[in-house]
Amino acid sequence: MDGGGGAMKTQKISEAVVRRLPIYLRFLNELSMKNIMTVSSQDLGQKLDLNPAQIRKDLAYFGEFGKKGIGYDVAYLIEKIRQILKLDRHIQVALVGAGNLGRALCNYNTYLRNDMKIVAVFDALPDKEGETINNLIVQPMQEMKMTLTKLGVRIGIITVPAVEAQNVANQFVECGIEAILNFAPVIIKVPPEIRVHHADFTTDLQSLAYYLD
Amino acid sequence: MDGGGGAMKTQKISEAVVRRLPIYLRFLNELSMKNIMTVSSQDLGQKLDLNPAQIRKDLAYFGEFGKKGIGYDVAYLIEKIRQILKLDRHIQVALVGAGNLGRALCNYNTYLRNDMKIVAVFDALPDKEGETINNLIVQPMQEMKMTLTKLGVRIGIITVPAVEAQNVANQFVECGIEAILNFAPVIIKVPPEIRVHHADFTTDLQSLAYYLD
DNA sequence: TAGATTGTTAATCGATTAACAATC
DNA sequence: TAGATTGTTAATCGATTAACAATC
Repeated sequence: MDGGGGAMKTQKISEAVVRRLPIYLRFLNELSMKNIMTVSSQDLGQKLDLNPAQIRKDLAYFGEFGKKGIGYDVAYLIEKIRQILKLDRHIQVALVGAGNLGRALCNYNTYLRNDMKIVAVFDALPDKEGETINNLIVQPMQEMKMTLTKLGVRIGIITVPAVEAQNVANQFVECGIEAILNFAPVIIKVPPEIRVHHADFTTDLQSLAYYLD
Repeated sequence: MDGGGGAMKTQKISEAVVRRLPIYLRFLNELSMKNIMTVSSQDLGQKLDLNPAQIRKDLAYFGEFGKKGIGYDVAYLIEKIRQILKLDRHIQVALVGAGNLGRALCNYNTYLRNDMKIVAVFDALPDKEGETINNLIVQPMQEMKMTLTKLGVRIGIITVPAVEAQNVANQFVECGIEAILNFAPVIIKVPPEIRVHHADFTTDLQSLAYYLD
């Protein structure tokens, strides 16, 4: 045990671990809504198709959240994972590309309620300008820098066509964005301190085809 | 060298490898459009942020596609990867959930042109029935089995709310679908012979938050 | 030929799983 | 107490990377 209050063990956490945390969180929220108070790594593993030892190890990177012989307190674990993922703060998100996909993602705002919120939408096409998506007014690209600064946006989502994606990424970087979720089917390049996740459904679908008989 | 004509080495290929193949393919298509004839693993690695040795190894699982001292012939490698991923045939895809996201995905049909195609769309809500999405008419769930059989659909996409996802998955399984791409934020359970990929942007986004300072 | 680049083996690195003492 | 379940160490497994002979 270290002396610090909320101090966290210093250690590089692998991306695989970080990607599982939101999955744990989501299921814990389900349990919470069903008024289930406690859960074991066994239970979690069964429901999430994961090895219980892996779940215990993942959580143990961040602290001792469970009770031996009992399991994990659902509410407490939710609180802790939200802290770890920094979802205990409001994180502002901006989206560029007010097409079908962009529109669809904006509608998840309801689902993400507590934590992250898309607070600004941009599009390069003049005829999109002024359109309303889920209470947000589509803004032209020139307003991006000012709006992002004003709203304190830290994460950017790219839902433009592939040829435009790198260009949008560059503009995000210039605006001081810290992380990017790219839906365009192309690998974008950014400085190393900026985190990029690729969420490209076409590669998902194509890799599925491999497993057909 | 084995004696067979198009025979492929028998070996379990890891999922990581299979997931990279579509990324190679996509970039090779870009090169092809630029009339670039040849590419080295070095070049590929640079553009795709991957280790060249890894790329060579990935490809070598399936055959000897390159020429020492030269690199890979772009057109030939495209052909080979398409064969490996089974994208040299037409693969029919169905989608359930004609909301914003479902609508967005249907519009990728143009992009996927050659290989995979969404050929049927379903929704449980009666007022969606008969709507047109990108030349496809939204059908009620009761027609699913008949339509999927008639069209020879092998892959299903789920874009319904989380609470409905498992139910839709069950129906897909009953219809004899072989693989599922699930966009709903929930883990779905299917028999082991059916492949499921989860494409959930909320977990992508939440894991990004971890990397903010 | 000299230079470049593959395919492949060996070395490294990292992630998953098993096992078990500690303890609720 | 007996049973259950954690946190953690050790063992295993698998994936990535380095290195290099073969060869275009």
